[in-house]
Amino acid sequence: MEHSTVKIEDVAREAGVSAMSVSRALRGVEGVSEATRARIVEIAERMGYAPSRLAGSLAQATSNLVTISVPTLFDAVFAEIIGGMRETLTHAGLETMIETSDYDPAREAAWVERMITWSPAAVVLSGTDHAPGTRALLRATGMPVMEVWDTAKDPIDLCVGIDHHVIGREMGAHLALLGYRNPAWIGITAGRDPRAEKRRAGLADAFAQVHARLIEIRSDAAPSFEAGYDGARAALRHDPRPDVLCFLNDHLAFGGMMGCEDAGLSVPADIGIAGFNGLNINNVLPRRLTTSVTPRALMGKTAARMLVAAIRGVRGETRVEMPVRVEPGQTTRPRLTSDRPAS
Amino acid sequence: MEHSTVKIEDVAREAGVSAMSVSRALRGVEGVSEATRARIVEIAERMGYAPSRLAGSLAQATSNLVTISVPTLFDAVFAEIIGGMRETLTHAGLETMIETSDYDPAREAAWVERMITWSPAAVVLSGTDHAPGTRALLRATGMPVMEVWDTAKDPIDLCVGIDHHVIGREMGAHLALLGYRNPAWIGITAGRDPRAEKRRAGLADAFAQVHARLIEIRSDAAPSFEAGYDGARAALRHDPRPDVLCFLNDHLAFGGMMGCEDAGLSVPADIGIAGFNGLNINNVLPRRLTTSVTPRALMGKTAARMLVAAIRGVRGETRVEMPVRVEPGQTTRPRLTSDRPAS
DNA sequence: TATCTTATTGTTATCGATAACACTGGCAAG
DNA sequence: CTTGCCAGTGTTATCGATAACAATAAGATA
Repeated sequence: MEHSTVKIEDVAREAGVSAMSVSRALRGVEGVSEATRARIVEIAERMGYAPSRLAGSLAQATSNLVTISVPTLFDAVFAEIIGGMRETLTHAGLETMIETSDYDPAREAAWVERMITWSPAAVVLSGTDHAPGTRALLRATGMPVMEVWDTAKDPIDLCVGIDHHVIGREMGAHLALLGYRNPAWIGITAGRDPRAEKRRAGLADAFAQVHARLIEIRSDAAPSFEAGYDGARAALRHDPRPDVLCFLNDHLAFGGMMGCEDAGLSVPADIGIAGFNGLNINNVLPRRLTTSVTPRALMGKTAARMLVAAIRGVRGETRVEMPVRVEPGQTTRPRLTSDRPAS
Repeated sequence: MEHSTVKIEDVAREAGVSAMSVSRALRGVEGVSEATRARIVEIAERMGYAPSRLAGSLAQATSNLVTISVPTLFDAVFAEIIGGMRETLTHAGLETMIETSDYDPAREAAWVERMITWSPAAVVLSGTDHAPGTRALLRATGMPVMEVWDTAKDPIDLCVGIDHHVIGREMGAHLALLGYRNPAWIGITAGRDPRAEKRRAGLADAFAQVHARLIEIRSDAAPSFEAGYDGARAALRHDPRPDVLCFLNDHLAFGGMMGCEDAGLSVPADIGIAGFNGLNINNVLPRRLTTSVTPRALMGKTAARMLVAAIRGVRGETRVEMPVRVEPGQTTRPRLTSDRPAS
């Protein structure tokens, strides 16, 4: 009770000590005898004292706040990364503040400027592509910075992610090996999602090895089931008709599969479908999507652990690249030569 | 550049005025001539000055922070509510801090206590069921409090939501009218999601009107596609076999539909399926789910508008109840008497 | 001309904590 | 018996802003 009004001096007066002793006792810092500490803690608790973060952070010139920027919360991937981070961070007594940039580097940059005024303990960004200036600004502050979900040879500071280009290439190689030769990529407007573009480039590289060209279909819509559906319908109008559709992620892939079936095609007999991420919708589908499984929660957890260490001044590894595996499902299958339309 | 080090006195010195004038000028507060203000603003911008939120909030005893608690970010519903709020809040210069309580009132309560130490401008909670004490604590602080997603006759302060009991009843009435008489509810462990329990109670009420009893299947798992799948399989083992399955939400419903089909039943011929929320997966399904469409984004936007007004001291309406409509799909259909198993 | 406004600007105190330093008294070493 | 050290505690200054009040100058009023 009386939470909002009890301040450190009230506790000090009640305990018959100075404010400083209370501060030391509650933070578990050296400089108070165990007897006094116990008494102070008991009194503070009884009075319902909660230290003002504002005052504390101002005095210490740093807070217990970790600010996190993700493109969107509508994509389960980012929710899972955040979920993975949050447990570890909360456990370490850190609070999190989440921003959504809607895939806009300018918004991310503006947010970084605002957010710095809270003196956070650390900053987390999604991906490794940022507006010019963001990088320099963060480096200048000297606080721990974590980039998740993508990798960079030269991260701002710390980095935990996966190599999207390699993932795309591996999926492409897998599909090429199955015999697909008319692949299509279905994503969203170029430039909005740099990671997706890297995967697409990897796919294109792999198909180029077998002299196949990846056609590209992009929607202006948000990445969603509908975008996949519409994208698939658009792809089917292409001549020659693609023999495999590679989607931005599993949700688009599912939408796309529905689109193909609505168009009278059967999967995988008439056309192959490949997704990305291994989202949990896949666990209930009668035909599992061929996809790449990414360790989102683990990525978050690893990132959080590294951050906590960095905040405490321990510098270890700065760059972690996580493994991803192609998981063949029932939406693709070996292509017989006779299946292949003449090129 | 030099962001982190420029403080208000530096700007004041550069402009040849006092710190107070700079403060006034930048906040757009009365008390500086237009000429000086323009000059100060220009200089502050040039120097890259960003006021410390910590110091500012401490001095003003309130911040530009709106703290939001939701059960989870894995459910698109909450992501959409947050999305709807955020635009309006950001536009009003308010920052948001999001917490996930994992449907645990104790965690929510602990968070409220911590969060208050940041002197937020307002607090947003999900639902109207809270731990004892949370309500009193928030009322005592006097800050604007918004409860979203559910309604209460006597909210803590402000409230924007839907009446889950009524929604359940309307869906139940709709299904009863179609002739269903052996309904099953498939959700998660009782008590975890109070809103879902209200809908279930509403369903049960409506079916009771036609002397039908609602059986209940609950999973310990998180609300997900898989929980729906497993729940459906469990429901099908029930004797007499249910003729319609009512799910916690559309994602469970989709999983459940897959479960039914895996079990050799066809929807809606052999069994009906009803979901909740009108999630966007529904837009790509060959058979649209029968569901209740809820205005999540609008709810968020409305809540945010009311909050901004309250923060600025304008008190208007305090309680808004939003309309919800039952949207018949292709997963239910009129039941002929002959379809009905003898009771 | 003397006085009163009013607009503009500056000064000082304060928000609630913590850092840095100063002070005690008791005990061990010489 | 004195000195020195150290653990335990208090005092003062500071973090970076803003509220409250004080001061100034220019124009309005009588």
